[in-house]
Amino acid sequence: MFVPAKLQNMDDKLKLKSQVCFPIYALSREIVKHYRPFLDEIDITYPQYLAMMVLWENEPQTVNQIGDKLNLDNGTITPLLKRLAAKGFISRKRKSCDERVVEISLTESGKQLKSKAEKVPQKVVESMGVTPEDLMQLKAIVLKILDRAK
Amino acid sequence: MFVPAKLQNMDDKLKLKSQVCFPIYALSREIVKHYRPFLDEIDITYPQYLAMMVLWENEPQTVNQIGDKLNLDNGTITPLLKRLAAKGFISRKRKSCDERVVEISLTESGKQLKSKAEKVPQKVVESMGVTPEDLMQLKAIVLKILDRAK
DNA sequence: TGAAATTATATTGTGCACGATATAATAGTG
DNA sequence: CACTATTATATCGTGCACAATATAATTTCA
Repeated sequence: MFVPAKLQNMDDKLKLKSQVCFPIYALSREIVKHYRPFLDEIDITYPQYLAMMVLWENEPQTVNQIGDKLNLDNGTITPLLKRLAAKGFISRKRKSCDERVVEISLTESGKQLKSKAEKVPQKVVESMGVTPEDLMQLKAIVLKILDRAK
Repeated sequence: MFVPAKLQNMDDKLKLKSQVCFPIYALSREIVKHYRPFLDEIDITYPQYLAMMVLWENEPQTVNQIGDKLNLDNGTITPLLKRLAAKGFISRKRKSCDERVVEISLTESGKQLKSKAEKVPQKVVESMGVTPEDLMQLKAIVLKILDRAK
């Protein structure tokens, strides 16, 4: 049943079925696919939804504060926030006391989006057909590993 | 300790900490980051490594066979395979009996890459600092959920 | 105080990821 | 046997994801 990695022979090590990382990579993409139809309705992508979530929780925040929370670097978060600004959900303003810092705030439209977004998580869980128990177990082990790996 | 989703209040539903999907998305990217230094040494990316793994296991295979195994559509797998061909690891040939089908084979260079790649999984596990037990548990729950979701 | 180091953000280049569409070959069917 | 449907692959457009580099503002400290 349980085969310790050490007992795996060399031939198996490179089989897709033996991999742990591939299922996680596949699941991550599968989750985003399940989010898509619901997020399409409110005109945002999954990474944009994550950024909005960070702001719904606390606002305003700087570009780096948002990037740090999502583990996304500048090359990803800057254009992402620009797209959210172009859609009118957030506004960008340089701090007068430190002109390096760009502060991101929610617009009225961005605040209103929150109530629509609140229904999304439950819809996704239903769409994926997973039980809350499995989800909690998954989350626990993922957080444990993520904590070590970072 | 365990809070059923139904008992979560509306305010918590959109907090990053309450999300299950975000940690998976974050872990998936974190894993790829841990692969990068080792894959850089053999001049391939993580998705390219997955495609090579499919071919090391069985060869030749068509474009769609490879894409199906990785859950990657044509718009992703076609250019990825072209890049692997440009690097000289694979060759592409249309089948004479059905000119629609492109068959992908390993070149000598592609076959030789396998022995170098065999050391990678163990190095990544060490680099991430996870135990085999955690990995097996993670894989089990991820596969269970992936199976339902697909 | 002014040059060097640090910090925050932006830009560039490459490679996914995927929906939508295109193209061309083959199969099915009236 | 033509004509429609299907299939396999490719192309296009948008949006991440990230390393590397650039830029500009602030800090540090000699």
